[in-house]
Amino acid sequence: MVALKEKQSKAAAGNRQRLSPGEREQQILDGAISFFAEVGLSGQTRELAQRLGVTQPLIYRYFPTKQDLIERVFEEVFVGRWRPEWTGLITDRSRPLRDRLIEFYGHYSRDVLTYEWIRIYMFAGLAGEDINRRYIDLLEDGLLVPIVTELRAAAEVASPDDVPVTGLEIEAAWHIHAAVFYYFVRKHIYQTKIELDLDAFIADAVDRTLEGAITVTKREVPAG
Amino acid sequence: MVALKEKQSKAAAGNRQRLSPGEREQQILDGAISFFAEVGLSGQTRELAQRLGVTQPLIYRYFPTKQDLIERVFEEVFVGRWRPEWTGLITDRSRPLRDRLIEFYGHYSRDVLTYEWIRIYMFAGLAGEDINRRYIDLLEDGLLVPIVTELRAAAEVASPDDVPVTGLEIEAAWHIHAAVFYYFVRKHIYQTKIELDLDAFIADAVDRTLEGAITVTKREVPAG
DNA sequence: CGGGTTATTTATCATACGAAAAATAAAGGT
DNA sequence: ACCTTTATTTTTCGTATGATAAATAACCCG
Repeated sequence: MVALKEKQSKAAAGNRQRLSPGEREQQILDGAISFFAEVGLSGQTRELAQRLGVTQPLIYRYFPTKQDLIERVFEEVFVGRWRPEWTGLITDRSRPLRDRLIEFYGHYSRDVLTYEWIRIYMFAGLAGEDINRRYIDLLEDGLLVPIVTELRAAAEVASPDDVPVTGLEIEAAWHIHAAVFYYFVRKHIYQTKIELDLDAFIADAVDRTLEGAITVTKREVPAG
Repeated sequence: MVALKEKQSKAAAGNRQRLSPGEREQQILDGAISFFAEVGLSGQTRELAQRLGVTQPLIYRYFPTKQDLIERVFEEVFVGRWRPEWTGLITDRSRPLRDRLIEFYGHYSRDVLTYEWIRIYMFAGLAGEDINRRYIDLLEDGLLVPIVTELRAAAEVASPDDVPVTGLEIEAAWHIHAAVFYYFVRKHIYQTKIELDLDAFIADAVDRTLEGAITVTKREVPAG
């Protein structure tokens, strides 16, 4: 109570900091990302303002409504983190598929599956936003289908050009993805202690996946 | 607006229905489960009351605070759905491990991983409740360690009595679990259309997992 | 049928929240 | 130094929300 009053009066006591609109907007956006990641999209603008050390109406100077702010958060977090070159990494047949997958999931884990990303992603899904479905479409084209294609090549069966990709094969690609994803769900959403080394986990997950996926691909897809 | 007024006046217009305390409590609890599953734990008691066709203060007659209601929801949904006999199903070596896993995940998918369960589970995790960690503890003892034990038997290596279970092995067990879990996350949280048959998916997931898991177990655990 | 018990509703409170309007002060040009 | 611009704060509004107190009516027992 006292601390709260201190903070308010601190902001009130004339030490207002005048930033350029660009800077202030970015500052609010960054603050909103970590704030909404922590407390959810229903977090209050007053508390966000307090964390930023500014007053609540200032947020409305830069974002007309709270929903506008949320949509800018989605934009900032979900588009722009995916690197198109990752698709090329997956399909680069000059290297063993195992190495490619391990390298990809190393990048993906560090650049995408952060505390902010995975929590906002879940909050958005539960809130019924369509961000998730759109992201999944992106993932299917840029990652899952390429992985299925590489699995077919590794299994030495017909390519997707000749025999269309099946639902079960897409699920096979989801399978390794799910293992990595769930690792971060446990870490950042359930907040369980995971003492396991990330790189060891990824290598192991890829090893387990690849074995089974190639076997099943062989069984289910006719030879090329 | 009109429909809302109708509903309110319907409850208001003297047609009050007097239930026994037990019935009413259960009705509120059931309504709260599907309500909170849909809109989250921050859903408002007024809207819940409206869905139940009662007034909002009535809820407070049966549950002193909203948090009490939420905790009863957790109790109802998370404890009691786990069947202790499932552990026995996993460890029943009179049948192939593949069959046991497929049967278990059939039950688990239908009895536990429902719309209500998985959404409330995620909402709870994001809200920082400790339900998830407690549930995971239960799952490790009743499911993951037994699966690791059976994988060891299938791989014909040392049993956990001689060589302790490693973190990577627990992750291997998480791996199939993650595949099934993530299937329902996509279905009930992202709400993507999944045209894939559940049983086919489970059988396939088990097949892919088992292959890799046994191979990796053989590689990492000394022979018995 | 009458009277007490209590399940349910009506009315209300205190606070919280998104949002807008008005007031203030920091910066930049001249 | 003064004046204009505008970033920021102060004040305020309307509504929503968890929760409580008082009023009402359905059921039960004699």
